[in-house]
Amino acid sequence: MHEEVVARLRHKLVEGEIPPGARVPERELCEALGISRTPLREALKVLAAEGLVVLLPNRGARAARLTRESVQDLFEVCEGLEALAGELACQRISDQQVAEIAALHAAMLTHFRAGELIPYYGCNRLIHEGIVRAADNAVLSSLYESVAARIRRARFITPMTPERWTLAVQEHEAILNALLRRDGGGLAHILRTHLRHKFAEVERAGFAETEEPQAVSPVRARRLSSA
Amino acid sequence: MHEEVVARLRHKLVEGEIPPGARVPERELCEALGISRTPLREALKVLAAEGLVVLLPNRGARAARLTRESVQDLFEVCEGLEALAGELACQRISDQQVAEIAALHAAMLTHFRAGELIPYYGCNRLIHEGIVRAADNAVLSSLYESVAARIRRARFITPMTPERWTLAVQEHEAILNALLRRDGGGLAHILRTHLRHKFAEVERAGFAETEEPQAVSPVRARRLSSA
DNA sequence: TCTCGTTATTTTGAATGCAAAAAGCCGTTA
DNA sequence: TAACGGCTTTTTGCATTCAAAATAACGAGA
Repeated sequence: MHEEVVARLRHKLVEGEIPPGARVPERELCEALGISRTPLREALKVLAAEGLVVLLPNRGARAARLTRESVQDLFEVCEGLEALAGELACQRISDQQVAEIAALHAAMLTHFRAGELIPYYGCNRLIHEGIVRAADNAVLSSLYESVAARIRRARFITPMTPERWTLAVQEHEAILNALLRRDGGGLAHILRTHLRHKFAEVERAGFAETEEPQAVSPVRARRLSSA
Repeated sequence: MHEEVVARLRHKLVEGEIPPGARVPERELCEALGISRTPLREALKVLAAEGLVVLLPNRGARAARLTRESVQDLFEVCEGLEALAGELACQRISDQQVAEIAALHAAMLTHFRAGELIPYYGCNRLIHEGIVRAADNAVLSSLYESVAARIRRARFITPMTPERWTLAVQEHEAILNALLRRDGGGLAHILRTHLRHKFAEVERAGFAETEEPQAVSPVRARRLSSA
């Protein structure tokens, strides 16, 4: 049952049902999920370890905030993980797996031409997940899942400009080509570029972060931009 | 108190006090730590999320095994994380941080010349951690810490051959040089090579994994070697 | 003697209970 | 009027309890 609770809570957090920065009321959730506090608290501890919630001693849990820095951190790590996945995938992917990704790519193109953003994103995500799966590395899969979920919270399904969308599709063409050629280095490179553009887009959109004034969180000096 | 319990259990697992594959007896640990089962079970859930223990439904917890595959997975991901850290560090590291790493490097050389393996490893670890810290990315630091801890469980502090040790030191010279030149790409590359050699060494040593016969764990076909 | 079925014991998973800390409330006072 | 202090209520953290599952123990029959 514990896994079930973690999954449902994670869903609530990733899908924004519990928005970043919001308090996570034990009481309500227990009633909502029909469980007692023990398994809920266990789940909160796990989600805290995953970085989705923060636990304040004697003051309960809050959904982790999405600051500009934390989103940048997530994108940087995601870049590293996807690049690694690309390299490993090119060494290990089967012809059938390549064919599956090629099919997803074709479906994605259809949605692109039809201007269907949500299904486009669905295929997009499946392609990236397919590459990670093809890397055949359980640790990598696990970390990628965690980081990708946290990024998804920023829900930057903002209206993409036609130019940006076209560029993204071109990048995906390059991704598929690199995969077909089993060009690990090339795939890693294009995946990084792809993610960097995505982050730039998110930055432009301002990535949500529009909840109650945070009151706490002291301002800490840090890098302003990556290179 | 919860963090405390997680930390102490993690220590027991990483340091081999609870060897890979061993059952984790709730009862005993509660008495040993002087706590009740609730916080212990919360800690176990967190450690399971970290990949240090595995939870079998209705059958308790076991320290995660270290199979050849899981260790390879960990090294591969560690490579990706350190490479990323190297690139970011070269963009962000301060002169003072470089100086600190240079000092650690010098100290490490002293231990190398004196043939002191344990202090050598101490400096070694601090250097790698210093590079990750210099990358100034909280997500990366967290993931690296987790992966590095899991790798450390293999405790391959086996007697290194003089040739291997010399090579490792040479690689560290290259690491420091790349850092001094702020050569991100070069640093990433040498860090990956360094880790690859380390994994080869671990493989040769056979990395412990000599606990009670595992009984379970069905044989699953998988890659035999990387590349 | 070995195997299978039955029962007792232990262990696990979750709910409840209880003490301490935090947050809210309200009256007093400067 | 605004701020402080004490009280109540709520929330949190952990211990304890209880039911269900798994394991061990035992005995009967082949």
